[in-house]
Amino acid sequence: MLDPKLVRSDPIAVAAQLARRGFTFDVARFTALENERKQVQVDTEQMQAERNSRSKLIGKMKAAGEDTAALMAEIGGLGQKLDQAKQRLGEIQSELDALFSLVPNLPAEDVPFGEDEAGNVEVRRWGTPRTFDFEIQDHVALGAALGMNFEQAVKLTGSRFVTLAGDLARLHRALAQFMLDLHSSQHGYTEMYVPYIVNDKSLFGTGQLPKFGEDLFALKGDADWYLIPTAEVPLTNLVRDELLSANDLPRRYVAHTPSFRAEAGAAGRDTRGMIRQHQFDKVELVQIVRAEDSAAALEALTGHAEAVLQALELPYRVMQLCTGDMGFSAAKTYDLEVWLPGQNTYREISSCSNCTDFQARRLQARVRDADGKPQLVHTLNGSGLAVGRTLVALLENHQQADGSVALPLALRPYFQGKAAICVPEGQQGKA
RNA sequence: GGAGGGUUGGCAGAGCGGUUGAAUGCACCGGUCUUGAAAACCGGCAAGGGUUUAUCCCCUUCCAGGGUUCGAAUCCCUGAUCCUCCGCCA
Repeated sequence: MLDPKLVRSDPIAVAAQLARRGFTFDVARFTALENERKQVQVDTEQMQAERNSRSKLIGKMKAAGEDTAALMAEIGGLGQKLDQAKQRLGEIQSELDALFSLVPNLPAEDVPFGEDEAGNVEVRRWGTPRTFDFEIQDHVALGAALGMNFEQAVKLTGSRFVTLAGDLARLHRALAQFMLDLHSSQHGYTEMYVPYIVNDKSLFGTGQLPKFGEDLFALKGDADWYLIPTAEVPLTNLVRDELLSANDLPRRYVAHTPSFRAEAGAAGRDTRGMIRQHQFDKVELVQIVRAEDSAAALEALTGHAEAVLQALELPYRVMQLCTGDMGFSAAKTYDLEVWLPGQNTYREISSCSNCTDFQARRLQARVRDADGKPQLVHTLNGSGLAVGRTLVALLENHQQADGSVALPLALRPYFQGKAAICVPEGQQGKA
C-alpha cells in the first residue's frame, strides 16, 4: 500500500513513477473519489460532533435534575442523516481502499527502466561455468538414474510434482539443512518454524491478495485459508499489528518451508524437470528493519543468499531487476541466477527484495523512533535459496562422466563425509 | 467434541449506560539531585484519521461484526481467539 498522503499531495508524480513499471494509475478517478471523500467525511464528522456534544449535555442536565425531553426530541432527526452520511463515506472509503490495494510499490530511484526481463541489468558474476570433457546430461536425465521420478508424482497428484528417492531425497534435505545452518549460525538469522497454511489477512499483508489470488491454492472450508506460496508470508506477518521498540530491530528470520503455487498462466513454461513445480521447498530470509537501514539490508541479505551458492561452488550472476520486471510489493530487487549447464543459461534461484514500507503499511508494522513516534518499518525478503532449483543446479554443475554427482565440501558433513552420490546398484545403464 | 471463564494503551491491570480516551503500576522521554550512574522526587507519555502553514479543534478506536439507546468499554446477538476442566488424540 502506498502512502495515501503522498498520493493525495501529488497524484501526477505518483502516476508517473508507477508508469515506469508499466502500471496505469487512474488519476482522474482517484481525484474524483478523493474530493468526494473529503466533502462527505467533513460533513459526517460535523454531524457526529453535534450529536456528541448534545448527548453530553443531556447527561449533564439529567445529573442536575433538569427536563431533557425537548432536547432529546430535537436530536432525534439527526440520527438518520448521520447514518446516510456514514454509509456513503463507507462506500467511498471501500472504493478508495480497493483502488489502493491494487497499486504496486513505487520503484526505488536507482532501479533501471525497462519493460520486461530484457531490461534487467547484470550487476556482477561469481564463478566460471565448468567446461566438460564428456557429454553432459541435464538434471532430468541425471536424476532419472539417481532417484528423481515424475511419473510417480503424476500418479499421486498430477503434473508439476516430483518424488525423490534415496540419496537424492537426502541431498534435498541436506541442502535445506545446510542453508538453515549457514544463515542461523553465520548471518544472524533466527530460525523459525511456521504454519504452511495462512489466513487471508496474512496474504493481504504481504501483497499476494487481493490481486494475485489465482496464483494461490485456497483450502476448502469456512475459513479463508491458503497454502503458503512462500515463507515470506508467515515470516513477514510475524510483525503484523505490532508496535515495536527501537531495540527490537533489526529482526532477521529464516525458515525452511514448502511453497505452493498454482502456476496459473505458466502453462507450457518450464514443463520439463523440477524447475517450475506446484510444490517446492525454499529457505527464506526475511528482515524487518528501520527505514533508514533497508537499503544496506538489501545488499547484506543478497550477500547472504550468494554465500550459499559460493559454498556450493555454483557459478551465478546477480541481476538487478528493471522497473517492469519487479514484483508487486518490491521497490528494488536483485535476482540471483545460477548457471545451469543443461540449459546452457543462467536461471533464477533467488529473488531478494526491499519492500520499503509498502508491506508494513498493509501490515501496520511499526517501530518507535528516537522521538517515541511510531514509524512504519521496512521489510525485506529473499530466497536463501530455492531448494529444488539448488538441487537441479548441483546435479548439473557437479555431474561426473559416470553419472554420479560430486558433493561440495560444505555438504559432506550431511553425508558422513561421502564425496559423491552415485547411481544405486542395479540402476546403472538405466539413465 | 462438551462445560465454564477471559479479550481494555508498548506491557501489566482497574473500570455503577452519561465530562472515561479510559484509574493505577511498569516501561519510555524530559527535569531536579549526583563527579557520573543508580535510587528518590517533579513533569510528560495511546493509536489512527480529518482540517490546518502550524497550534488549536474535530472524528474514530477498549478482539471483530451487527443491535438496543439521545448517549455504549459498560446491555443484547453472532463470530474469532485465549485460558481452565472433561473427552479424544500424533
